[in-house]
Amino acid sequence: MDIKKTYSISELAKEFDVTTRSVRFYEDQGLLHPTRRGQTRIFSSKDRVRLKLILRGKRMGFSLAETKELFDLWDETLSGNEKQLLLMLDTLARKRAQLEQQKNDIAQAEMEMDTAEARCREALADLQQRKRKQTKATTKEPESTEQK
Amino acid sequence: MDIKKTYSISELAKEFDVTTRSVRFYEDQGLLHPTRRGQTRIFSSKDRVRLKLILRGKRMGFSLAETKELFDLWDETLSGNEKQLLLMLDTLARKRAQLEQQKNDIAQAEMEMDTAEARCREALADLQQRKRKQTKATTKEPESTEQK
DNA sequence: AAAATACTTTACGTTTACGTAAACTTTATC
DNA sequence: GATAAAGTTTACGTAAACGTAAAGTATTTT
Repeated sequence: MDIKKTYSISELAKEFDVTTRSVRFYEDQGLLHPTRRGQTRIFSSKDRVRLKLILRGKRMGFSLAETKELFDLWDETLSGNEKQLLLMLDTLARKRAQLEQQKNDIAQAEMEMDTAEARCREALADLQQRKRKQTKATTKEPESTEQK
Repeated sequence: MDIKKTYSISELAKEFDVTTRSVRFYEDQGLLHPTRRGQTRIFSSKDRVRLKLILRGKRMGFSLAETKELFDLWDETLSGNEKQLLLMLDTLARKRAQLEQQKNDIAQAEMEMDTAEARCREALADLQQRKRKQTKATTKEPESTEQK
């Protein structure tokens, strides 16, 4: 009940702007589990969600293997015996730590980009200041001193 | 005046927990520029800073090529003609957008981890509830029903 | 029914970011 | 002065994540 029931490979590929090759590769690696009609793949909305997660994972620097681990863990967790549940909680905690690190990294990067940008704008202002002075100085001589 | 003036390859490797192979590779790719004493590499504190940036970039999912681009751009920017400066500002803006995306991704991921964790804890509580009931029910029969 | 369209498998190729080993030189230590 | 420790170059190997044909099947459109 998620907009639609099933998707073809090219529908998914188009929606998420990836190649069909990639989608097949993700299946090959055990991250997606389409059913088949004949030999044609049919993707469920669960697959669609997972594809979205895969891609987000990639943007966050996760490898396919890491993402697969999480998927598998989560699947096992649902039919959860206690050990699995505790393992899941532990994994979640570690992922959280990772995200914290990333947030710090991003914050740092943003700060440095702030100062970098400031310096840029300063340098730019300087250049334009000099340009204006030059224009003023050469205003009496038509066509200016600047020639080829 | 940054703690120290120069560093050996193994000093840097140890400090940032990478192999010397990686450090040499980064030089090879043009991301670090150690001088030489004989054939031995001598790294400056600028190199040290860049190594730190390289590694942070990696944690944020940047490729070495991307990081190198930024380094090169920044170096050119310092001796800045106007075009370079504008290009730098543009690049910074694009990187900022990228970081925004990442922050969104992280926020999403955190929310989903919250609900995942909640479900886990719920399931865990259920299990332990059942366990307690079972214990109570089997309390009259020593050694319980649970055998090998 | 011919042609275009969408899908499939198989399989070799490519880029990135190093690992690993071999063979050698220079510097520090005993 | 032997030997260990740290450095070097050269070069082949590898895992990840696809790209890129090639060759075939199935379905739809004209």
